[in-house]
Amino acid sequence: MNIKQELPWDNPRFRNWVAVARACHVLERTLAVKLAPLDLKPAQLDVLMNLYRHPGMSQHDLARRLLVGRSNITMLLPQLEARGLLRREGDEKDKRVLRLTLTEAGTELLMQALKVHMALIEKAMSQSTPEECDMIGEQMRKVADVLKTV
Amino acid sequence: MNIKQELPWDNPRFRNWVAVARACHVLERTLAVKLAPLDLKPAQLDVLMNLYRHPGMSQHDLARRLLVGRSNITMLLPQLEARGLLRREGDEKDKRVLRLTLTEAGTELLMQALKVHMALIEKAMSQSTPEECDMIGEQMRKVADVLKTV
DNA sequence: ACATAATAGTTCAAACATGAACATTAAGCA
DNA sequence: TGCTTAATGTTCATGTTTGAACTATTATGT
Repeated sequence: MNIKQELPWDNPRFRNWVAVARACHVLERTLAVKLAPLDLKPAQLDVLMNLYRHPGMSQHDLARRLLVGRSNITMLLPQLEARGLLRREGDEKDKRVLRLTLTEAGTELLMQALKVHMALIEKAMSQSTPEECDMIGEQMRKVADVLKTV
Repeated sequence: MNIKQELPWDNPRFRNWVAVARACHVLERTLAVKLAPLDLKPAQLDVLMNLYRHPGMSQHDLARRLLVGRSNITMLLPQLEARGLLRREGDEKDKRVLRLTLTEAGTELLMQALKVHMALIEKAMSQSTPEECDMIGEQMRKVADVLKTV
């Protein structure tokens, strides 16, 4: 048996992925700090972003898109609804589902938050050429695809 | 005032970063599932990995390296210590700090976990050429660097 | 039609992370 | 030397995330 397996740190793929994970982690933390003045957490921003792009989503759809449990959504939404940022309305045809839409105030706040988010990403990715950046995005979409089948 | 700001989704850097974040998230979740048989969480694996590479670290060093608070480490370590995976020993010169080292059992478990982790990353990154992969790692290290100064 | 499956959302307890306040020890400096 | 400041680790209250059990509704199959 091969006691002395190849150590991951000698493996380029491993080392490079660790860098990816680190970068993500740092950006997430930084984003949290920058969003604090808007009284918004990264997770909440994710909700607003998804509702903006896909109005009328159900909570289940939202949970799947955010890669999170349904109960998480249940806990998350009431705060945002109470702040008047979104609406939850029962579906006519299927009385189980709640349709989610942003309010005016929600859209407004989202736009402010997006400025912050975008500025941060711009700064983070400013070192890469457009070609490099696109390549990274392309590869990462492949990563997510591959992992769906695991 | 510019009411209709450019929407982030039209911005390549934004879209591509979203892909990065998604890929990270998916891989992290998948890793958690794959590590479950070893009764190990990704956060715990991070601890073991860092102690393997930097034996004798203090808790503070470990916290900074993992990008988490010191109290997090305080909560995390006793479980691992109780399982006999690591040791915490007081420093001779500075009685404030605890020096951390892996035990034999800890190293053993780490090696098993690394096999899982490495296999997952290999699979995730299998779509990219070595050059692309290196480029991604390089860019991501730059991202982390840039964000240190924000 | 009726029984069975599956689905959407909620509740709840447990695990986890966070940051502020604290005790102990070390370092800097008058 | 003493006094002040900084650093390490812990405690604790708070907020978040998770997964399992639950209710209500819809789909499926006989």
